[in-house]
Amino acid sequence: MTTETTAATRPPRADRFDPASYEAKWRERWEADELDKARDDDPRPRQYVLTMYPYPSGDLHIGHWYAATGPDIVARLRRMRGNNVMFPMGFDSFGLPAENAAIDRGVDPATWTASNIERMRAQFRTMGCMFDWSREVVTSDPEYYACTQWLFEQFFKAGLAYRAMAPVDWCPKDQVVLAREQVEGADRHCWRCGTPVIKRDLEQWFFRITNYADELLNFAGIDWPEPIRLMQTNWIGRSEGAEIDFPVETDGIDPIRVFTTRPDTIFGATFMVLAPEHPLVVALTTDAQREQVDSYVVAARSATEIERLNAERDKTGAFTGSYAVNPLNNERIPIWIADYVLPGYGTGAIMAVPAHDERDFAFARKYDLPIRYVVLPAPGELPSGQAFAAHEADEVLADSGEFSGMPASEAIGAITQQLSDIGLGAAAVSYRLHDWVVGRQRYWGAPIPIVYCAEHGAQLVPEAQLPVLLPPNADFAPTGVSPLQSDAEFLAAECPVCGGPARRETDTMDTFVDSSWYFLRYTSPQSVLAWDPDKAKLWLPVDLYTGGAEHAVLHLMYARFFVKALRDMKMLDFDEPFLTLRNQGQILGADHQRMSKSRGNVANPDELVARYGSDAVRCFLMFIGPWDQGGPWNPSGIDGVYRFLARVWSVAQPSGTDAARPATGSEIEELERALRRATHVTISGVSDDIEGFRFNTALAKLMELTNAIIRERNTGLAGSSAYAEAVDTLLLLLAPLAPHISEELWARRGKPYSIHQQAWPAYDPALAAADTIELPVQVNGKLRDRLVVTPDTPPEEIERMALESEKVRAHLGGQPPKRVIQIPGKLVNIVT
RNA sequence: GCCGGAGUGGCGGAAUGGCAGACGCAGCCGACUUAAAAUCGGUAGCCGCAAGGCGUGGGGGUUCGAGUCCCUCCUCCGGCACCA
Repeated sequence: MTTETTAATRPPRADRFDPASYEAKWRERWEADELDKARDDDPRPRQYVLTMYPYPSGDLHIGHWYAATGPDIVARLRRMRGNNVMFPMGFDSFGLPAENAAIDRGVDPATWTASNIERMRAQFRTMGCMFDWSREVVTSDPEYYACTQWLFEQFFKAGLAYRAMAPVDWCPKDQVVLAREQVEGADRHCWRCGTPVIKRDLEQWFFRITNYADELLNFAGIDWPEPIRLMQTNWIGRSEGAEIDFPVETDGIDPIRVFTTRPDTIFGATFMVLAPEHPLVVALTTDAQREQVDSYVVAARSATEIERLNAERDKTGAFTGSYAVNPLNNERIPIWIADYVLPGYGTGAIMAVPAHDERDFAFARKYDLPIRYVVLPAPGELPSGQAFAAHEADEVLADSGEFSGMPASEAIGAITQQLSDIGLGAAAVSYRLHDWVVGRQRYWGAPIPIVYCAEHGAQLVPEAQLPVLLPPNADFAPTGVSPLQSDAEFLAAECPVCGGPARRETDTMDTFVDSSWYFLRYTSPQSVLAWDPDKAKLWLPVDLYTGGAEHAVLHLMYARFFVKALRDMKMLDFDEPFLTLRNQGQILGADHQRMSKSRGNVANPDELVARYGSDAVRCFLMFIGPWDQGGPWNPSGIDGVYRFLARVWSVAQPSGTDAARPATGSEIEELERALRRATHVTISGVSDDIEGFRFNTALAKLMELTNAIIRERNTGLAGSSAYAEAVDTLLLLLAPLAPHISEELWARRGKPYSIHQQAWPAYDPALAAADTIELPVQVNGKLRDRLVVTPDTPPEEIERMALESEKVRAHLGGQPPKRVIQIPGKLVNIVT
């Protein structure tokens, strides 16, 4: 407590509150002092706090501030609590917008990206976040994408990267393949031109994420929001059931294998349906049916996604002319094709049980196929006229041979066993998750490091030749193919096996590959390796990760897959990349729409910062509501936060600026105790609120403390040690939220630089304890009076006081109470 | 259709089953000012002069007591969507 003496040695200053006069000054000082640099050799416990890096679109908007400020506050708190905190930032700089700028405006993607990054870096610095820029990662730098390519090669060697024919989203107008996330809206249209997309079969590179489907369902040991876990779980879509073989009558054809979750309904299978793309369709089609089947297959292929996937649409199909045999009752059932059966799920073929599946029911109705109920809600109770989906355990089988009368839940196992015994079935699991298509027919991405030799096929580019560099001066004229395809110099390569001529792969990698490992790179951004294993051991996994929930099934799942795959390659020794995940809400435009340049509703933080200062913008964003909620942007309330900071400014000026009213000893003592109590209550509340991401209530508590300090100052307490302690504590508690003003005032109070390196205030429960409490007294649950008592007042005494209360007696009407309920320290309720 | 999340003053929001509306914004009254701005003090859910009554999307329930728990319905936001 050196405040008084320090204040005495300096002339009192009552400067006007003017954030512009000190904010930039402190940021420059922190940067010069490398205050925010996370050192590998720092002996304190390490904390890796990370927020998702942005795409360098050109300008930071208010949403970036919102997203970054939350984790910055937590990172700063954890640093003050004695941790060696790393909070890095970088840029996810590959991707389509750079290429579009090249097509639309003739700017080189590298140049466009570099200038955007430069501008955004400068904007980022005005936030006053404790980013360690010495660790910055830019994914389009050759040093970075060399590592991305090297990782691709490791995945290839481990059998996790492969090439196969696959249906992809194709825009028929732009003549280009689209990434899944570039197909927008319920009507499945191209994000650039709005044309409905179609599916096309193309050779594609895949990552075998499905190998990890089961492990990705396990969230044990990580603290992630429930909605994200659910979304990933649903996306992976694990279904248990059975695969069953249905022999066909046609000679020389293998049985048709189907997947079903309801093997217990097999006696109700009255037909089979194959996807139009199913490989057996041609062989099963009889001459009589060929014309009809062929034209249906053609129609299904050319149908747009929207037509094909619209579940509301009438079911359509065609009869192949062939029959299969139900393996349990030897019944002859017709084989149809229909596009409601998807080639990419299960086996691409189903046994149709119209009585117990809505889609099969609709199809059977349309083509007049038999419907047989084999599961009944109760014995003898026959539903009709609709599909009846049985799930309840007490539902029983009917019309199912030896299984009739068996509960459905039991029949699933029994029938699967029977099929297994005759060699025509087995329990099976199916997933909705597909392998990850990583190839993009685009220029601005990491080239896939593969060459094709006529003799030796697809070969990895030797590691010594990495990176495969993007050629400069590419021709971006919109020809409909990647600029790399028309670059003869880029295409020409040498087969690493025979040295003969080879053609280079022109697909580049999905940018989600870049972001699946960037958090590893931050640990050793200058390493010649993708990451330095020793540094990775120091920092990983990430302790706290924050970002938008829109990445739930993309980046957040891919990153988990990468870590698990790299672990199995012995390159990492942990199972999950991000131990704790928190999602911020989205800041919408004032019109409640997503902010976008085309809507013209983008809020520009730069103007607000110029007017109110960075601290006010940070605090206002954190004050508007729960951080995970977001909401429409409305800057009108920023004045209140600005006024709060101005009040902090005024109370924290060196003492002597207020005309202190002389107070008597006992009066002073009472006031000091009250101020100390308020201070310690605030320490506890703010600490918990920040760790819980409740920045809005943390600020409310700091406002309350500030208001209490002002009241005490007005009663003449300024200059007391309790007052100084309250102000110093206020500044320390405010430091994570408003780093500039707290540093400035800390310095003005003669405290040692930097406030951000001070210890977080210690909470003393004894000082926070109240002398007296106010107990509400209710009669029949309605508030009638209040009692002021000491916390140790015995219950009998409280009851006596409550019953004596005038206001209470007025509501009792002379009747004795039936019951008196006391919740110690909370309330008294008198029941009549 | 399925899976999540959310409905509280004029507005943003607060509230381990225990005083609904903390903390702010906007408003109103007052002080300072020639005046305004800024600042400071006060006021403030709705109805009512008051006593009092009514109030957390609608309806029902559990409880001494419900914004909070249960059932049901409505609205909005997000995700998935013919996944057998």
